Amino acid sequence: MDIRREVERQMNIIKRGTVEIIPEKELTEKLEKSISNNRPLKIKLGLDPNAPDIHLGHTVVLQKMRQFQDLGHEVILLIGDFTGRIGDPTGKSETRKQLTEKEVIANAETYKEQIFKILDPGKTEVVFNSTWLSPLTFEQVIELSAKYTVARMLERDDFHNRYKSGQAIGIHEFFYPLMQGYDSVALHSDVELGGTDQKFNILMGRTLQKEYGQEPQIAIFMPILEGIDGVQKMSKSLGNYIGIHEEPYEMFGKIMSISDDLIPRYFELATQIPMDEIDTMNREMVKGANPRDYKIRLAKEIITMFHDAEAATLAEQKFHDVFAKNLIPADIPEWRLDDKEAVWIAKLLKELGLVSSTSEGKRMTEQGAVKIDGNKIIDASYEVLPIRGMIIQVGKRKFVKII
RNA sequence: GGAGGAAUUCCCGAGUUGGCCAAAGGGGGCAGACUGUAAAUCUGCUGGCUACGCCUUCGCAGGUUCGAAUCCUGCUUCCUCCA
Repeated sequence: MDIRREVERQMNIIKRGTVEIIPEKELTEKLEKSISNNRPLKIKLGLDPNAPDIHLGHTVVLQKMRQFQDLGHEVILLIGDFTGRIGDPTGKSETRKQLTEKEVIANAETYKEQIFKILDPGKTEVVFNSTWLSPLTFEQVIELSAKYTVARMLERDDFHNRYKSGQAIGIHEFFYPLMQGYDSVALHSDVELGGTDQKFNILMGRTLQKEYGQEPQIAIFMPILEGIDGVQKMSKSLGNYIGIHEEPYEMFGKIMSISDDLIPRYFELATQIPMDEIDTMNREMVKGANPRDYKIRLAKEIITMFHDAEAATLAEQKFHDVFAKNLIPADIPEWRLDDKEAVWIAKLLKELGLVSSTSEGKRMTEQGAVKIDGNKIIDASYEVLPIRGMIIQVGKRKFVKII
């Protein structure tokens, strides 16, 4: 095998979507050695045991792991259970709650189930850092902490800012980077992956590995994926996320609602579609092709990954019916009404769960959002006589059928 | 242990000579128009109540007053500074 060519091939795949590889040259060398000795590289990815609900943003780094797997390397998922048990304040107002061992294990199981939609379970090793962190003696901890200085610790952005502005920094907070770095020592990792927010911690791994006489790991940083609002990072608390076990139709809608500018980025970071294909699509869009069609492909691609191809097709079908043809979907919620008296429209909407209050129902009506059997109702004081089979609609996507 | 500061509607954030405050502005969300899509853009709405009025809301509990988010008392939480 032509080693140089193979290194180049692997580098091309690895570099896709990355923000930074530190240092790139060392990675090339490691790959060379790996290929010629037929020894796979150990790729480390640390996971926070607190958030077992994975969304598309988390998968960016997982996709990269998958690529490493496909290139024949060894992937290690490190679950930071030790850290989780202590609780990581990280300068946030709410101190993270401490997890019990049981919770950690349960979370880990949930994690695996979700992660293996992307990673190959047969080629993935899962480890817990309490395995080596718990048994450390105080002496060893002192020894570890002596390998770094306060001044350098304060280089980390959030420490730096908090220190300058006179905000509190707990001593134990200094240990989080040290622990994460020590994980790399314990694993003898060759590469560590992470989001750009992990820069300091991952570089710490390099430093400590050198201190402990190991060859330092390569740091690979992936970008933080924007949420469907296109501006802020995808996160559950911001509500701009696409959860990986959401219903196909939900997913389809959310993906269709991302802004056009985001399409190439989502393709690059959240799917395994080859780069040259993505480039072709970009060129076509620039030339005037309708971005919608590419967005549809994106949506189907992602749904197929987490559900299956059939679910993707059905989701597309439904979306098309509702938004392009303005049809009413077949599987709309049904509501049994017992009394057959005329009801104030706003009140009916509330009872059907289409709005959260009569005030909102009134507003919706006034804004022309309400349709009964396709006829727009504008009079906010309208009285409806519910009839079996009647379809009531608020906005474009909320329907109820009376039965 | 001591000294200050802050708590407002989903979020951020105005409002403290007491009434004109359901409470500015922004964000988010929702709706409408348009469209090539639930993109972009523009417009409107955004506490509740069969409602030109009434009810509940400005950390919690009381008080002063015809009337309080705004004044007083106590409490809780958070932050900063000094020790």
